Amino acid sequence: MRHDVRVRETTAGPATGGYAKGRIRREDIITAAVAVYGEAGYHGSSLREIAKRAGITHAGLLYYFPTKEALLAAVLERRDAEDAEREQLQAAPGVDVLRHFLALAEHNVRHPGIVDLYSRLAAEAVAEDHPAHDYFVRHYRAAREGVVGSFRALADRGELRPGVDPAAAALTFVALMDGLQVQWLTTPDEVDLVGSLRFYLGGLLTVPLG
Amino acid sequence: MRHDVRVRETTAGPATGGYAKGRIRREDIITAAVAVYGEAGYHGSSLREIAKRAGITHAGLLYYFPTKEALLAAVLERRDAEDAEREQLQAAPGVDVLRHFLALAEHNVRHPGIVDLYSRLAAEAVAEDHPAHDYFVRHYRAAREGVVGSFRALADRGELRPGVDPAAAALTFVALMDGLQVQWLTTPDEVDLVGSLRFYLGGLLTVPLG
DNA sequence: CCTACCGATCGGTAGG
DNA sequence: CCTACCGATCGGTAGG
Repeated sequence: MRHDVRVRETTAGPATGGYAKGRIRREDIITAAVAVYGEAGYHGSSLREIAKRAGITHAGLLYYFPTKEALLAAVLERRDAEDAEREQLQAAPGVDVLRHFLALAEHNVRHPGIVDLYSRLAAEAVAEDHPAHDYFVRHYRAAREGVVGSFRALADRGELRPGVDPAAAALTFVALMDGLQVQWLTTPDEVDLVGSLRFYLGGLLTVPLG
Repeated sequence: MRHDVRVRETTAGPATGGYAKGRIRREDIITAAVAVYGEAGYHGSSLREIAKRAGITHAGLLYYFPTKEALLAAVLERRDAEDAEREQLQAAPGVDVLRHFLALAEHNVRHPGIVDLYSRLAAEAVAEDHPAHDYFVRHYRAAREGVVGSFRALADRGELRPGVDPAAAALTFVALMDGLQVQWLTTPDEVDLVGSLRFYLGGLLTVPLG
């Protein structure tokens, strides 16, 4: 993997370590980048457009993030931080984790920009030399592992329909979330994102989702 | 929709109407475009790279396809023609149609370039002003309608598990195919594309898939 | 953080 | 189909 994103280096930089103005500026730039990546993809985005939305020049942006890739790393880093924060409140493996994913889907429906960013980046990052490729490899693994634990716990309690393989159910669930997002973004009025996830899970469980 | 792809105009052009050399050249260019779109996406592709793979200059390419969008239209046009050809042999609505989709998935696993192209384009074309947006709107509608008919036929024959909504099952099936493709391209060794589709369908049907 | 610049690359055109 | 070119835009750097 040639272009690994070194998330750690991103936190270093001229404006870290206590200067509030610089920290705010960095956050503004990341917010602008999320929006532009969602609209144009990573490769289709220009530092000039992102900088303009953050109210600086593209050379000014490069003062905070030395390369285009460093900015992408910071965007993914913040996303992980936000996800981790949300999962602080997470329940033990089981039906509560699945409810948590439904809540995440409800959150996403209200924030199409995030869904846009994620879907576009995931499709781009399929290429092995994409700077976010390793991020998505890890992301998918973590997502599957997080869900499979819950399906196993459900199976142990007899809350999973007999014969259902937890690993297959988990992989399929993660794929379904991704596929629904693209289809929903393309034809929002014709796709019930949360309802479809409920439909899928309802067919696997012997207990109600609530 | 501003940038509608006018597929019809693409068939017009200097090399249509009987000149075998020109027709072959056009096909070569489309083949090269499919490969490059799959690797770099539509926006990330350059006419120069596509032309180089077809053995001509980018100005030469523009002799056959007057704009970048006209080439995209031709690529989608050929894909539809190939799909239509395959569906000539199609069975009546029911379990055979689902088997047909499993066969398509098996075909896709052996042709990752096609999957790459489709996944990247679908994610890009989420944007309303993308030249392939309308294509994917129609594509998703057609896919759902094709599948829902089969689930309804299965339900009529009691081959669908009781309480399963055919429309939800169809939407979910199409989304699952898409989501699996991206996850499979990202981590091929960790995703069983065809097996996951079988898992999903097996949970819905009361008859074996074979 | 900015102005000013660099080399590279883009889609498209002129003119054969 | 090619050579030669156009204006626009890209990421990144120099120098302050």
